[in-house]
Amino acid sequence: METSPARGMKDYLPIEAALRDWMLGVILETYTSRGFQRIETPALENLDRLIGSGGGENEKLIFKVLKRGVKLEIAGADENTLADLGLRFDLTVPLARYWAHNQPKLPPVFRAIQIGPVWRAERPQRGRYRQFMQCDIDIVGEPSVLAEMELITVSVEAAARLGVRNPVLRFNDRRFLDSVLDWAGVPSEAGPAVLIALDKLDKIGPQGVLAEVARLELGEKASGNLARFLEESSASEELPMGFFAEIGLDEAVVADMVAIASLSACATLGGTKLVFDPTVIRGMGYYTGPIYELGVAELGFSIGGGGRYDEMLGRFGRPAPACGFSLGFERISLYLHEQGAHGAVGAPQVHLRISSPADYPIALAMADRAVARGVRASIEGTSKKLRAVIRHLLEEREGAVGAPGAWIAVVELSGADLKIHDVTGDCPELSWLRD
RNA sequence: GUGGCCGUAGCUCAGUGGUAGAGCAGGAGGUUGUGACCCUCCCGUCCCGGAUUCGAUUUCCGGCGGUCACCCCA
Repeated sequence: METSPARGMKDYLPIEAALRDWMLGVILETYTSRGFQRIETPALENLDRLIGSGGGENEKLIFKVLKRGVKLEIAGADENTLADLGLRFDLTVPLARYWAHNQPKLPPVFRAIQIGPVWRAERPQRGRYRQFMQCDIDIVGEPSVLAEMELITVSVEAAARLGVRNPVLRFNDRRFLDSVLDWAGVPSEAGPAVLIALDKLDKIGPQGVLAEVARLELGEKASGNLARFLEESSASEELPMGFFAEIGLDEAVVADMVAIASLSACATLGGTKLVFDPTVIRGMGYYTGPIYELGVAELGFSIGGGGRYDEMLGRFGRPAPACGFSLGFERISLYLHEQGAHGAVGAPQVHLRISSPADYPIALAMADRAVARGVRASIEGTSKKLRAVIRHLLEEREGAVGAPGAWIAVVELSGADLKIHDVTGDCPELSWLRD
């Protein structure tokens, strides 16, 4: 019997789940301390809400759920009549529906936290799964760039508190990209293809991008202008104000970019670099303004990203400006794991071993006293070798996050006799176990 | 979804057309200085299915899973 999880999905060992719980706690604490409020939405949405939501390529990757109840008529039916629900592929579309449904009960400017699994039927790879957790924060009702500034600073703070070192936040603006395409003379129907080519700049280089653009046969003028744009397209901490002026970029867009760039002076950003990167595109079709991605040098993919999607909420009947930032939980967990964080939260620990059920009550009393002191306590029989138990305890402590290096003691208890094994070599006096 | 590589013990990996090995880990026991050392024994449908073959873990095909590159993205 095959026992591995379904393709692209994962089981988590206790030690892995503990790391995830710790991460979740840090993220929630960071977000709530900045005034964001947690909400929950269902994993399933009506299919017609997922399709046509502006999810771009992701709409092709929806896991569809068959109709249930009365017998399904399979023969001759297509998938659209057989399925009416789908697993969400992100948390933004559900949030838009949520806002439309609950807006009267929500604050005028709503700061939402949404943490949960999403599903995409992609071909799995490292750092890329078919079920993965996203940690979204969104601000609904704030039209100005203040919302982006808040999302970016808070998300970067969360990443820093998780132990992500030297991240880089690359930002761009959909309105700038539209403006570039317009200035270059790219017909609107060729826009998406040009953007896709542009997105590959870091992989295939300027020549590669130009080769792809040439294939689109946009004509001499547009190609030439795009080549000119590529010269200006190096990611940089300085905004190319001259180029902005040259293409006649709207002053309001320039002002927003200046505001975002100014965040590099903020304390909570710590060592995070903020760079303007004209090649940040992002696939979601629903973005309308600033867009951004958070990355680290060690990984070949981003650990977070987001943008403004002012038009999407209107699709659900209640128009409102909105933008969001999503942290990639699995990718950050992968990063932390590769940085050596293999373990659980390491609070001090007493492991009590008893050889007879008669000793359970007294062991329980000791465990209670330990717990009252903030010490984890577990009670177990002696069916396993002491050696194996100790080895496993030390293994779990290895690379622990939260309270790394906390002491561990194994206490063998038999009637009135206590034998204390100082597993970590630094455990304190445990006389309080008896009183 | 397309293409490449890969899939042998819990882990890291050898190996072979005649049903399999090492190191570490685990289990049972012995010794003991009982969290050390040493000793004995145990632990594998060689991913699944089909084909070729007297015979396949080893070749071929298909599937499943992983990984890398596309694509896209958290």
